Amino acid sequence: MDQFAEDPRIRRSKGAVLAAAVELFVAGGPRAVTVDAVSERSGVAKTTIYRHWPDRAHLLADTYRSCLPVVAQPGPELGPEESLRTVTRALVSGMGTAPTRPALPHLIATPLDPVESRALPSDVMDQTFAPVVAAIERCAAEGVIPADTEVAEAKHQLVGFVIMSGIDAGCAMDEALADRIVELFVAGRRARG
Amino acid sequence: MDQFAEDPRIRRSKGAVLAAAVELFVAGGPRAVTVDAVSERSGVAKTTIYRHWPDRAHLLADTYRSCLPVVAQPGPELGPEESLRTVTRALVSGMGTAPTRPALPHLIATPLDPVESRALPSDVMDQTFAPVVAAIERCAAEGVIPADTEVAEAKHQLVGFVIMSGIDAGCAMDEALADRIVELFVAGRRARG
DNA sequence: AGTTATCGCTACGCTACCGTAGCGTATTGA
DNA sequence: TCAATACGCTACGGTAGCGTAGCGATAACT
Repeated sequence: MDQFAEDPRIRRSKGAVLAAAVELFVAGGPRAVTVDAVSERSGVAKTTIYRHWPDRAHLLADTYRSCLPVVAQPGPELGPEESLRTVTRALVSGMGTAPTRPALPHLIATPLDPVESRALPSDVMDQTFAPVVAAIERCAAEGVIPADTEVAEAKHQLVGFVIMSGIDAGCAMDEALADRIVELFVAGRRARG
Repeated sequence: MDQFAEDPRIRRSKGAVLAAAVELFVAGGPRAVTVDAVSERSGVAKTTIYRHWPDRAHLLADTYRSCLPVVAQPGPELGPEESLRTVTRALVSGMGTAPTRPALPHLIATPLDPVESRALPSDVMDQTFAPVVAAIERCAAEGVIPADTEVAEAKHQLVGFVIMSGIDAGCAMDEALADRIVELFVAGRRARG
């Protein structure tokens, strides 16, 4: 009766619906995720969609979450700088692959749309960046960068670099880029004292 | 007969329409800029709107452009680093004030929406960043940062920092921030060799 | 003063989309 | 095998938005 022993018909329907919704979101943003379009693309009847989601806003919220990258928090066995590098690599990798990358602009704008974000908490994005912030704080605490570093500002610096790279379709989102981003970040902060 | 000797009734109508459209765009993104809503908010009749814009897509395109900040290209009498600082200050200032700042996420997402961007050239945003790119190129050419700097990547770094700061409503977009951004940018690039 | 252009208003037809009801069919799990 | 459940299908009613037509009133130029 729990979600792991769910009726296979339900699992199939939900999966097909979310897959189609993500495709539509990537191609055309939240506005393209209409119940009719999702129904047609997924082959799942509209009435069935409404059996599993109360309304379009909740379907869109699940679609949105399906596009967010998941960045793992590295364990304490890694040093602070290694930790930052690991997290940044994960972020670059997640934001560099589908469905996140093509959806990136929409992922930024959707939570601020009062109509489309009705079923989304206002801090959805923060959760994704939490491991990055934690790594920056460790770097500041353990002397990799100055102890008086403004963490919020440092987050803007690091994450902004990653996001802008991801928005530029011609940019290679690989480990080398992640490492350069971390290196430039740390070098600049250190040089300034 | 030219656009400077335009009928004052036309000027008034266009101005009221665009002002209302920008307000709606800022508050709710492109989706909120409906012809009916603009008509009601501006007090200009819907039929009059269609006398000056062929369709909603063109009205939205003009609204979008009204929200873009204009960054002036500094003259050659400034040194390369001063030039970069001036341009960054202008960018931070422009992106830190209304209507650009509250519209920022929508400004990023709209050009990638195939429906909403129908009357927008794909490189609208590039024009805004062109002076920044030029300043970066001068810094690379005149030895402020390494000559082999990847300009596109450096643009992502600098502009990404500014945009992320602007999206965070709690961040002060002042000259001090602009100067820190430039300093961190240059210091990091220089330290890496 | 008279001509011309602009404006506001009402009323359309059309389309897309939301969310629901009712009914018959097919799959699942006991 | 059999009851329960999920599904697909068709058909709605309702709303929001686009773009147009026709008309009288009003403001601008000459």
